Amino acid sequence: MDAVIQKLVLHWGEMGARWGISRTVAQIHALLYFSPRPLTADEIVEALGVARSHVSNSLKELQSWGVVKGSYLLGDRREHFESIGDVWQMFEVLLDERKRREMDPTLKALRETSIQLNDGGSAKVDPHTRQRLQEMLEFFEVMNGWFSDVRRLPLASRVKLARMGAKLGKWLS
Amino acid sequence: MDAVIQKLVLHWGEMGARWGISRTVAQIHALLYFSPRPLTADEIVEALGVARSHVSNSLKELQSWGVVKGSYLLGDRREHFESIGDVWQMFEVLLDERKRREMDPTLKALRETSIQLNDGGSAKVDPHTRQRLQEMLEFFEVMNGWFSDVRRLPLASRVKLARMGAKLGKWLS
DNA sequence: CCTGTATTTCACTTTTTACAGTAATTACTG
DNA sequence: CAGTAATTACTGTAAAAAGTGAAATACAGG
Repeated sequence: MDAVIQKLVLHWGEMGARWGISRTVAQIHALLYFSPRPLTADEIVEALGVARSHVSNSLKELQSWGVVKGSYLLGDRREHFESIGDVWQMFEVLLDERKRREMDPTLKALRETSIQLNDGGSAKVDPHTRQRLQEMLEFFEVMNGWFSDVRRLPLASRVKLARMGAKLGKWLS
Repeated sequence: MDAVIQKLVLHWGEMGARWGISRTVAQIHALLYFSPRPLTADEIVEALGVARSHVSNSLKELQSWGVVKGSYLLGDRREHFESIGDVWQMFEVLLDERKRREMDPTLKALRETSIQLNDGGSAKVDPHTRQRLQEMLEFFEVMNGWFSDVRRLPLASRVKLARMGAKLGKWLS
């Protein structure tokens, strides 16, 4: 592997950690993404210098997200792995995962709290507190709705939307 | 503090961890956000049961992000702290921070790699690899541009944009 | 059915990170 | 300048995550 690409793979690993993905999982993904051909698990072991078992588990995780596919070549018992090529699709997988982990639980908690506060007891809770809870809940509902709406569009539309960027703002006013 | 709100504050702390914010920092913020009046550091200590110094450091961090403000009351030497009330504004602070940490470094790395690959040596790098690098870079550039564009709009426009959600998709087609 | 290779599972170790608490320092008031 | 509040810096500890290697499993070819 070229030194320049290797550095990028390493960087990807570090960033992965910030995206809530384990370092090696991210490295493996980067390696496969930049690789000109599918790799076997052992080639990954050699390239990254991590334990065989870890590669196995990481590949399984990547496959479960749908960003890595395995395939078999005729006359070779070993499985070969490759990353999907569409960055937009990859991005969506990541985003879905993050929404599920970082937003959905809070939305659920806010909804429940709001219900408990409104019908159940807790009559002594300050109106100001109630108000803020309501605002927070509404914010999460709007965000959640936006997510669902945009997510339901075909991928190509989302790409178009992203590419518009600046124009969108002007059109708005 | 009401038990229902307390539970929410605790939840906020757990979620904060997933948002890249330390648990107690997030808890303190939630506490201040839901509190009907500004609190002193000691009141926070009592409410959350953490060390005085920890509260002090956490408050400083929240203030540096601009989501918590301190104020003095006449005849009281102690500082009182309160959260800003606008959830949208809070959200933007969080988003800016995350972009800075999770996106900017990678964009930088991709740009540098691309330059190194194009003019410098590394002539032996596979065309397929070059192609994928280019696609990845372009993706990040588009995203970055979108961010800057939307970020430059007045806050109210962004709120409007978010509330549109579904309509946006229809208008697009 | 046996054998060698590929793969996964699982228990354990290492590393990292977050956090609370103490003590020393600074700031400020009367 | 005495006394209180607040911050900073440092230390030990606990929890979580990442990673490893041995054992178990699967499986094709003879």
